[in-house]
Amino acid sequence: MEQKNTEKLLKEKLREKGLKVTQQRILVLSVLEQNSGVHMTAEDVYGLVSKDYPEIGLATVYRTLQLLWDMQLVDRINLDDGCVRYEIGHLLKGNARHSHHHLICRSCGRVISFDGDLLDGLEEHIEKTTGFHVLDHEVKFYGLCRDCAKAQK
Amino acid sequence: MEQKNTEKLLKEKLREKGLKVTQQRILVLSVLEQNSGVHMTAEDVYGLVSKDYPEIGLATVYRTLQLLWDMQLVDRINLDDGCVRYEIGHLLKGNARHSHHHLICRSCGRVISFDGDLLDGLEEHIEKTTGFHVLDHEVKFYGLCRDCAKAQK
DNA sequence: CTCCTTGCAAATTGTTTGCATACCT
DNA sequence: AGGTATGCAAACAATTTGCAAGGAG
Repeated sequence: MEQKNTEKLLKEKLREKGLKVTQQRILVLSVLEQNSGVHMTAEDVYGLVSKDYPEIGLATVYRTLQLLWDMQLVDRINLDDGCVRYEIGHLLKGNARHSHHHLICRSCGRVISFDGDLLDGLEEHIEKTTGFHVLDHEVKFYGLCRDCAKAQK
Repeated sequence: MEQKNTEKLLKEKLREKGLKVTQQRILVLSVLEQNSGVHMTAEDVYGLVSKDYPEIGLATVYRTLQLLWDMQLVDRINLDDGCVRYEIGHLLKGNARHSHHHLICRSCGRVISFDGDLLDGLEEHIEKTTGFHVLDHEVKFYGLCRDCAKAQK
């Protein structure tokens, strides 16, 4: 019986901290894994986990997402639409750190994902200059998407 | 009687859109200008504007900040502490675009500002690749500040 | 005079918290 | 057994909205 390595990692990190391995925690992470690349709100996750585990409470989902983020198992982004979103990022892309950015159109609100990490150099520079040890970053570009830019002319 | 150029700019932009120049709008922008470099919440701005103009309502401050941001007169940042913050950025630094980033310590929550814009190249790249016209960006680095990194060893 | 804007208060909504119970280890 | 985790419901807090009155063009 093979065990997904994200799940294994979760269990390790939980034990490390003296926390407990529960069905709810496993399911929340698993839902994020099955929707990699999707920016999910707590409510989204709640909806999906509920299918397999109807007794789960929304508060547990919030607490679990926070926990997963603290343990660096998931990424967190805020697209300024009033709710925080989570996604599994770096875990699935081999050893490389997660690295996609978001382009948010100020006119139509569309959110476009943009791959490619060009910030590594900058992070090194920050560490040397300030002593701040960078673990992750969140980058958003605001502007006009191709269509809206065209329409504005 | 000289008029601050941010105020002049505000008036221009408002007229352009057929909107009205009101005391409240002028004061909100002026408070941000007097606190350049500070990341202010709506409540902060409300508190300061109230000194000169006690009748102002908090809702107006929210509406005005949103408006100023729409008109690109101020920058907006979300430091994940539950409220949106505004600041005057690029307007005051000559022609250069606003460009400071935020380092957020995951352990103690401290927020450190970091100057220097190394994203220009990246923005150009995005425009060429995707057709998305970048107007502004928001960059946050998560990690451990010097003190917390030390303490963790 | 017209329509934009404001102030107030009520409504919304994402998220957090208290607490008794249930569950890992 | 013992402390952690959960579900539920109530509490919170930032922000938004409806509406009548006020003010700019």
